Amino acid sequence: MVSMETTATVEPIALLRGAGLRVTDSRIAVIAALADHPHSGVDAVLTAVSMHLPHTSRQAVHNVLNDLTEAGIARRIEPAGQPGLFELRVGDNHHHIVCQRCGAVADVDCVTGHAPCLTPSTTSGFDLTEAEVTFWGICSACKVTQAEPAASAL
Amino acid sequence: MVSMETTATVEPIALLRGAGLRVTDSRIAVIAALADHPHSGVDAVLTAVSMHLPHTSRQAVHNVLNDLTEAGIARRIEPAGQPGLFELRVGDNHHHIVCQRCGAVADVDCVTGHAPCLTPSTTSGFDLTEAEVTFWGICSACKVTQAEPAASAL
DNA sequence: AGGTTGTTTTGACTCTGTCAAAAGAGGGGG
DNA sequence: CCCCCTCTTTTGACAGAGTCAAAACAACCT
Repeated sequence: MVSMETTATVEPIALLRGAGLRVTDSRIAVIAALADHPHSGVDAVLTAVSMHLPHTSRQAVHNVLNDLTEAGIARRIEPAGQPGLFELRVGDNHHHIVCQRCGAVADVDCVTGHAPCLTPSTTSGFDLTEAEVTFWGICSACKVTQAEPAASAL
Repeated sequence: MVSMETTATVEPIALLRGAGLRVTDSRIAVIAALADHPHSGVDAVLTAVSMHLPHTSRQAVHNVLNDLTEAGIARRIEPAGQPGLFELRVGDNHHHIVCQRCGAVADVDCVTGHAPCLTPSTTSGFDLTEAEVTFWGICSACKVTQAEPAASAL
């Protein structure tokens, strides 16, 4: 096991133990990566994790992210046309605003304050579980650089 | 060109001409398929189209759907974890409710009546273009058949 | 420390969609 | 009415994202 210093705000070990998941280097590193860079995809997480653990496989990152998501530690979002992104902010019903040019994602607090924060006019016989809101727009970086996508998107 | 009878509600030829697109059998058949079965994916459209035009390729369906979407005749939605779905209802700001078990999709009229029908609390510097709402729940078929997915989903 | 069980690695595979070149068809001009 | 230019469609290879599965390995309970 490797000691990690990036545990300022979140406490990976406690999160994992609390979820009944074994504490492994990979999982700690993935949680740290998500804490540093929310809305990261598998590639971004793998890159971050590889700095501490060079032999980490892409599949391991997939495994960990799926495990964390199932355990309720992470949440997966998937804006149309993009690969899945992950974040640790979970349990509060917040939403996202996505840049249509560069794919950058920012958090948006719940529109009306409670979950599910919206009620459809007609549910067509569905039992409603959740309302997911995605705002689309152009991020401030792309507004300036009308020529090339913002670097922050990658 | 093959004569189509399924043009009761929508008029494919007029739609295509109006958009400056050439009128082809494939395009007429795809529009007819979407008129009959909104929220269809490429596979479903291909199956429907193949009944009239057995030699239609999957790529042709992709082409047509992309062309229709760019022309504003069709709209593409992509619920998380599902392939893209297409519908002809376009221009009204309506939303969708998706079954978490079988993937069935139903339309939901705009939550408050105007587009964009929601305003985020903070836009994080983004220029807002659109608000997309996806409701998640369990469809009536899946409520009954708690064991196997509803056939309507396929 | 030892063994059981859960993780990680490795690599093949599926699914969805795009790219590109050649063959074919729409439709405006003659 | 026919021709020809251009747009569509076919065909087949390819790319991106993710899953499946078996063997090697590590966490952690006792």
